[in-house]
Amino acid sequence: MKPEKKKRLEAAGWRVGTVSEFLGLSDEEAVLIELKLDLARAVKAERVRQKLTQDELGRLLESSQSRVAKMEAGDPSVSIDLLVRALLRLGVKRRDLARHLSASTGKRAA
Amino acid sequence: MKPEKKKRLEAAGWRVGTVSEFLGLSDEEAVLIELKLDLARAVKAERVRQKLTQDELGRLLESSQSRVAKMEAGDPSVSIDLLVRALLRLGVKRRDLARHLSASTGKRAA
DNA sequence: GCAATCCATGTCAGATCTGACATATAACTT
DNA sequence: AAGTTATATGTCAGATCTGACATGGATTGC
Repeated sequence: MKPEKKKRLEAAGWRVGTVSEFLGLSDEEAVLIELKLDLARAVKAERVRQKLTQDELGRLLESSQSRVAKMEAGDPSVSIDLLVRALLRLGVKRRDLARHLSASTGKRAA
Repeated sequence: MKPEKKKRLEAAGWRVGTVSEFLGLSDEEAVLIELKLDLARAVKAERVRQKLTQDELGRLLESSQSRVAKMEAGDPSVSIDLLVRALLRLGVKRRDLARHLSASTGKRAA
């Protein structure tokens, strides 16, 4: 329970390429963030593929447009749980979830 | 934001085999829960493999024995984020994380 | 039996996440 | 220009999650 606002502060830097230790980010923390960013990209890719707007996806998730925007931005206020729930609701199969978790490139079958 | 205590209530039933709709569990909800249970099993398997006690893992995670017990039980109060963080801290590689997410059997290389 | 060890479960204050709202920017249409 | 559509960002009350503590059960060694 140590790195509470530390996380928030570091999170401010989350837009760089590989994110790795550009500050005191531990290895696992970096991996966790990249994982989240990949899930975020997957949500966006899937939404676009299905030709939905953020607003429509928000309703589909019983959430809001702004939350979807934050999801896709990999905002620190978005949990992995939320991202996974979004992907599942978008119809992504569990098998494909794993793909998004191990790979960063958004190649997927139709 | 509809199924707030619904989730808690349904969660009470979480120990059955495949968990599927034995009550009004939506498909995604069931998948999400099974996903969590598999991660939970992965944490336990990895902890045991490394011959750690729950208490030791608790310290390693800067958490507590009871939280680890809940993690391994797939308790509804445990998030996917926490499970993933635990696995990463245990040294599980991202590639292997994905394996745990797509498969239910805990086969993995040493 | 008793003490020690390990794991499970309940509780709760405090931290984090979430949906919703307001507002902003950009691109397009009329 | 004004309206429309799609996306981004800040904020915040309320929901959820988390670490910690207490406690209980099960097993093992004395």
